[in-house]
Amino acid sequence: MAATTRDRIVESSAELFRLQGYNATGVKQIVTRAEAPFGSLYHFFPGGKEELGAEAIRTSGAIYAQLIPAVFDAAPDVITGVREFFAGAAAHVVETDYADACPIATVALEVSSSSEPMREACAEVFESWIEAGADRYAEAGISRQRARELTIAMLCALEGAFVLTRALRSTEPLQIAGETMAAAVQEAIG
Amino acid sequence: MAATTRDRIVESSAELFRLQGYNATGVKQIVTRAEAPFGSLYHFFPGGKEELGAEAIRTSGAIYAQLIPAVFDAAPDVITGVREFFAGAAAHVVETDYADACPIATVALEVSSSSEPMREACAEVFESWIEAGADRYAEAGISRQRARELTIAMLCALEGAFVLTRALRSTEPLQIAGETMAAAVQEAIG
DNA sequence: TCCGTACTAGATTGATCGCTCTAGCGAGTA
DNA sequence: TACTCGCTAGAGCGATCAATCTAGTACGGA
Repeated sequence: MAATTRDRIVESSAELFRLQGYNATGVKQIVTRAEAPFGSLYHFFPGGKEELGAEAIRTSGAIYAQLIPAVFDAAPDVITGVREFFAGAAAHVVETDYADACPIATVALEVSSSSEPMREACAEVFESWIEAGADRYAEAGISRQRARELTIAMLCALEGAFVLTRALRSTEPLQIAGETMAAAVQEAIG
Repeated sequence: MAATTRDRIVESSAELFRLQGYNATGVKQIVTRAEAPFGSLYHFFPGGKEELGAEAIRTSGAIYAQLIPAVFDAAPDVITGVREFFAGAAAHVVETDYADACPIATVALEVSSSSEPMREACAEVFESWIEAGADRYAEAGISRQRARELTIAMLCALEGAFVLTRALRSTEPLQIAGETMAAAVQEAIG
């Protein structure tokens, strides 16, 4: 444990950004949730909300990146891995009443044209996920080039399915996107 | 023409929501851009920003829904239609310096858990797009059930590709998503 | 013991938020 | 001419925003 004040501020930011986005989250709300003094936020992050936001994105990204090997290594083969990845995402979204999906998607759309530091943080996270995913496909005997393409296609399908799933309050898009990507991987292997 | 004050307010809202999202857009900014008197906003939309937001979403959705038959009917076959849809989206995103992609995706993620009326408006728009897309696939001889699934998969791929394309400032995700979906449609037809 | 640094603590700032309110304009009707 | 009604016009409301500022506390090294 030994969660420092700084850690709690970052963690609390990451949670709030994930659930309600960047613009809807106030700095007061962040420190209250973190049970941290207000002054500490600007002590640790002189760049203010934007600097904190960029760090929260990178932290979230690193944590979620661990899910990729965790799910795929536990699965008997990559196709099962893909199915379980989407199924797990669907289960989690339902558990949280369609509130908690991708930790950075909302923020990514919000800041892509308004904050270059935060946009770059999002880009780095997506790139790291793509790398991690491509590693799994490459292990399954797919060429590096094709593995990267498949991962990007899967990430697109996943992120888009999150948008639709939350708006429609139905896991149907996640299920269909998962099956579609499983078929695409099957095609690439066979 | 004969664009009424009310029309200009809705149109200006739709543009601003598309470019910078819901929370980042102020009502003052909306009426200024619309060259409309501030009081008119609350005359036409007593429910305030939320009621206006819901209408702007529906209006945007109806306009963009027209793109689906427009692109597919102009293409020689559905697979070419899919390719041109993604290629056209990529061209438009680049033209607007990665600012203008889906008119409602940012808002959808922002409001899904905070405004039920706006979430419902987003859900209706997505449903209308799915219907319109499924019609095209059904015309190409695909079963109604499969046509709907293909459209949802395509919409997921498109929305997710928008998220990645804007964050990475690269059209690679849109290109890959387009090719992946073209292959999926090929599979469904062949 | 003393000093300097790291951090805590929150009051306060000016700007901006969504929204309400009153006042008045202009066209149509009586 | 009087009156209504749809709409214009914007001043101003309380609340909240991100951020700054001053004080104070805790603690390690000299």
